[in-house]
Parts: sequence; structure tokens; C-alpha cells
Amino acid sequence: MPQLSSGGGDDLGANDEMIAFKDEGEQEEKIQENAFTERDLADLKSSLVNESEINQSPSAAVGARSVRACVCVPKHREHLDGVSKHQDGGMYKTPTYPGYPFLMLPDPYLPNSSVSPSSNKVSVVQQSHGMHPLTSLLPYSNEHFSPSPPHLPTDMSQKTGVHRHQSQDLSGYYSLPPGGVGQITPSMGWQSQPVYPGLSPCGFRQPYSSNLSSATSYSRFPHSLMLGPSGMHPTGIPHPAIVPPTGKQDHDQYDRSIKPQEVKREKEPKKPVIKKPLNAFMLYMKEMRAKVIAECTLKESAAINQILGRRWHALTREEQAKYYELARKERQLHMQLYPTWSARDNYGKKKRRKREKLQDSNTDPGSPKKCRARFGLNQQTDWCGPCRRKKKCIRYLQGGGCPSPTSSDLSAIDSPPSPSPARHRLYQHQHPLSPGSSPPPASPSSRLRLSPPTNTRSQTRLPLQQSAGKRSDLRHTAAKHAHAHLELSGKQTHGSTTALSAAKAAGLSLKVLTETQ
DNA sequence: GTTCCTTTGAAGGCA
DNA sequence: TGCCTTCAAAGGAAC
Repeated sequence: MPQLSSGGGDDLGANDEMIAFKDEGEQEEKIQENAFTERDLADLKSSLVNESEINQSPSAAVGARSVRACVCVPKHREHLDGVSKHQDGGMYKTPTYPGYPFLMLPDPYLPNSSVSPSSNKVSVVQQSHGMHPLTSLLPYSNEHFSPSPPHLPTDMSQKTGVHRHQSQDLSGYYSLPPGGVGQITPSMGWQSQPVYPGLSPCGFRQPYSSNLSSATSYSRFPHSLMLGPSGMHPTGIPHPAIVPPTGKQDHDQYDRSIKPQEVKREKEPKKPVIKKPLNAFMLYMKEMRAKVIAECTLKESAAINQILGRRWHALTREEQAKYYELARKERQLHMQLYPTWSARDNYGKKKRRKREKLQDSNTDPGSPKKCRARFGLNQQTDWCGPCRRKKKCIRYLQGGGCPSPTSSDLSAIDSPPSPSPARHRLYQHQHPLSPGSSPPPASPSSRLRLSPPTNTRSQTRLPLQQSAGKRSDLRHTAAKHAHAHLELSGKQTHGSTTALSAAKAAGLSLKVLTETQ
């Protein structure tokens, strides 16, 4: 795991944090800075039209790459290298993101995001799936908080705005409070820093000009989440991390604010949910997902994520460092915006039922706690009977109750040394093919898995076939695609740790792994 | 409509 | 302090 040395320290306002990104696009930046003309704007509009046409026939855009389908596997090694290079380029140089990072600021949350006026430079058209999440870095530039850009066309937001939804009709997306951010055109939002200085009808700029002048990232947060008093940040600036309480679906409803749902929503205002800032891997996934989908014609996120996890490990430290740095800034910004927010605030949304179930387990004879107590096990250190879980009894969670341990279970419990699951995985990570190494504690579901040490999770994950369990053949098929992809990549990276881990993650047998080695 | 799957990393809670 | 859990994104599939 690349540990960032945080060269410039963690101070949010450090200018050095912007240097790296500025260097990459400095040339274009200067050019664009001087070249913004009405002609550019016209080109921009034209590009928007073109993009719109492209979006109407996505197959055309993806088709070429999709031809490879799952056949992308054979070229994997090269592909991987290509991806790595492409990532570099994609992040900073590739023509896919012309002028990046200063010429565009598409909304990472906007599938159809095309351009952004966020920069006081000329925005350029951006393919939806090509939109670069690292545009989050853009706002970190002081430049975006410079005084109101005189060259910014007044109608620019209307032409090049960031929006989050597929529809071309922007007018209906935003129901913004009068006198608030609503005065920002729909395309303006978190990524429209250049607009802040001039806007601020609701005190938009003031809170930020001081605190976030040099290290801010709004890009990840959808402008569509610009909330009224209930959802707006105390600073008066709606942070895109704020989402309606019930998640994506509500979010969509919220965006399509002219729909009747909003009326109902207004009647029942709910406390907005501030999402967690994305970590490095999540940022990486957001960027690479589209590529993987196109290359492998996979649609199932689970399979895609496996590949992405594999590729993540294949990245160099420098490549990963970019994402770690971005994630760090995201967290810092998030921390500044919501100093009182805690990840705990969002606990229980998805797992509420499961937690309720766990709570119930405390009163159930089959609960892990009582299970251990029943068999005289140490509540903290001993395994919970047959499932060998420390704190949760898998069988109980499956609904079968915590069974009585068998003799072998008890012997396993008693047999010293009994490494903790994490230690066991760490050992396996260090000695992946160690003859005496026993498999990690069985877990029927990844939901119940134990968290391995950092960067070892994928290497110790149960084979997908197991975790898939009762999944349909379709799901298996999708997963197998990922497996095949991973398998061959593992072979082609012959002997590499990452290949091994990927192969293991893909459920390859030890025999296969050995042969691969 | 909700949950699961799948990944890694961050953060919080618990013992 | 170490371990464990939950959430963050994504979207198809299953329930």
C-alpha cells in the first residue's frame, strides 16, 4: 500500500497540492486562458450537440471497443500495461481528456456529463464514460478561486453546464430555493468555483473564499444535491455529498424536481444524508469502470469490481498515489465542510435490518455471544463454535442458529496457536502457497467476511463461486467472465503477487495457482 | 422496492 | 491496540 508521504503536509490550503496537477495542464491552461473567445464558445456548443448525438447512440461510441467483449482477456498483459499508461494519460494527458485538467470539469456523478463551466477556462466536451473523476483535483487549484473571471460568458452556464442526468432538459432538474443557489444555472454547482465569486446571492462565496481557497474539491458531489435550507450546508453552500436520505432513487427524484414527487418531498422534508467521501479505490473505480465495461462487455458490477480490484493492485505506487492524494483531499474537504459529520451518521442505512437481526441475536439462544457463553468460550478471543468466527456466528446469521460445536470444532478452538483471521490471512498473503497453510475461515458470504489486513483482502477472498452461492447461472456467467479475465491476467503476470492474488480471488484452485507459478 | 454481490480504503466501535 | 463492521460506487440479478 503506497503510503503517501504527504509532501506538502496535510494542510488543506497547501499550494503544493496543486502543483502536480497544474504542471500537467499548464500549457493548455495558458493557451486556453488567452484563447477564450466567442468562437470557442460556439465550438463548445457544437461539441455539445455532437455529444448529444453520440449519447443517443451509445453503441456507436462503445462499439469499437466492445468488439473485444470478453475476448479482451488474451491481450490482458499488454492491456494492463496499456491501461496503466492510459490511466496516466487519462488522468492528465490523454487526448481523451483534452486539456485536462483545466479545460473541463465534468461532473463525476453525471453520466452524461459533458462540460463544465467550473473552470474559468474553456470547457470542452467530454464523453460521459470518459469523464475523469480526477477532475476533483481541479478545484484544488487556487486559480478556481481567483476573483470573478471577467471572461466568463454570462450565458456559459446555460450552455455548458454540468448536469447529472441523461435528459437534455436541464430546466427541470433543479428546484433551488429562490435567492439561493437557484440563481446559479442548473449547470452550475459544486464544480463551478469560478462562479462563486460572482454569484453569492446567498453568501455563496464568502464561506469558501477563506477556508477552501486552495484545496477544495467539489467535483465529486453532484450539483443536483443543492439543497434548500434543509439540505444546505451551514455555509450556505450545498455540498454534493449531501443526498436525500434514501439514497440513489431518492436522489434521482430529487433531481427531477419538477416531478410531483418533489411536492410530496417538500411536505415531508427529510434530513439529508451526507455521504462518505470516496476513498482512493472508489475514485479509481469511478474512472475505470467504464473502460472495463467496454473492454470486457461486463455489466455486472460485482464482476467489474473484481477486475478493478485486480487492476488496482497492478497499478504502480505512483499511479495509486494519485488516487490516494485525491482521496485525501476529498476527505479534507469533506471534513471542512462537515466538521461535525461522522461516518457513524450513515450507519444503519443499508445494514439496518442486519443490525436489527444482530441485535435480536443477543436475545436469541443461538447468538454468537451466547453461543460462546454456552460452550464456555472466551467471549473475546475464542471462536464461535463451528463457524470459527470471533464475534458473529455465521450459521446463526444464516438463520440456522448457532449450532453446537463438534469435536473437531472444539479441537480447532483449542488447538494452539490459533491465529486470528487477519493474521492467518496475512500469513497466507506472505506464504500464499505454503503447504501447511489452512484455508481462511469459511464464510458463506462476503458480507460476513473478515476484513483482512490492508491490501490483502482480495488475496484472501473466498472464491467467487463459493460466495456466489445460490446465484443464478447468469450471475455465474458474469463472474466467470471476470474470472477468466483475472485468470489469464494472472498467468500472464506469471508469478507476480498480484496475479496470484487475483487468481485466488477469482477462485482458482491451488493446483492451478501452482502451475501458474 | 429492497437486498445482494464485489472490490478497497477509511472510520468508528468494541473488547 | 487490534479486530471487526459499516459505508462509499455501480448496476444487474434475485428476492
